[in-house]
Amino acid sequence: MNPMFKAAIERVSRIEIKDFDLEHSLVCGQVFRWRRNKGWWYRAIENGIVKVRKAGNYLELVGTEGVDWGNVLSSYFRLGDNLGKILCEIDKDDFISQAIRRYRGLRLIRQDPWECIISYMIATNSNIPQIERNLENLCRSFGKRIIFDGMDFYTFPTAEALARTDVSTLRACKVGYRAEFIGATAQALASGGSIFQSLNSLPYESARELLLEKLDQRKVFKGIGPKVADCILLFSFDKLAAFPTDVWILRTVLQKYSHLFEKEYLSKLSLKASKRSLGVRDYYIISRKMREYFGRFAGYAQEYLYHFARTG
DNA sequence: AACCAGGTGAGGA
DNA sequence: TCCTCACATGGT
Repeated sequence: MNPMFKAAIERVSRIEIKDFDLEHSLVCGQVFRWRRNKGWWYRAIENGIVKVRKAGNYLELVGTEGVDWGNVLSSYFRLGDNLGKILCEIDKDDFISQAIRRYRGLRLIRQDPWECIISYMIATNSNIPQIERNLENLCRSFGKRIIFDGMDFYTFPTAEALARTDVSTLRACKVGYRAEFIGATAQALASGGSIFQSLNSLPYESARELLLEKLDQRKVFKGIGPKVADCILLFSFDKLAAFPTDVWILRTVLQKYSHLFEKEYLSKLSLKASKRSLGVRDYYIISRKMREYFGRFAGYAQEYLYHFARTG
């Protein structure tokens, strides 16, 4: 290897880590848009691009100028969470215990609220490859292009950018009927006073009510139902008790946790089993029960169960 | 062809 | 108040 041909030397920073599995945290399905290349993981965060990889007890990182990546990523990866204590609290039975052993080190990721809202709105009644495509389309159309390591990246578009776009242009990103929801939400969050402060300070139940609020019998944030609200609150507002219950989690609950529910309720539920998703009422019954079962860190349990369910 | 994928809102019972 | 069903898109 001739050093004359070596590119500019990268400035690599390191964060000491413990009880953190980068791979599991990134591929478990909680966050979209991470890209793997030559041993590094790349993503647009905070209006810049960063790449990370695990090296022993350290997380190595290199990012674009102008962002304090050490602090940003410590928060992003929730490195302050006492994972040992959290896993101990949710380790209630053999099944979750198995998931914890397999994916130990998986941490929840603290996502940007605005991006998280749009991402999980798009995720409804869809699948992960398609969600990734939809988000990539949105970012390429309305985000800022940044070249890093010779590759093209795009930041997530601002609420203002999506708010001034007409629905048909949003539809060109192949988000289907969700385009109206995205546009309306962008306008609500770009113009009106931000509700993020309230969502941060309110406890879980009140924050969820705020997201699902109705005015004149109409939802304020169309496209956010109980499941999307739980994802937003768990991934962006530190409501670690939230237990998003999607079709995968529902299957796990019915197969492994049916003993937590009355037989009568389960038989009524199985009558409706032809449906692919829960009605609002059943959503609350089941997600609340699982939250009570796993406790204040139920959201962590959910993420381990979700990954476990999807990877067999 | 029918069904599924990190569900939701509108409208009727 | 609760339940049913259409809904864009793309893969199997």
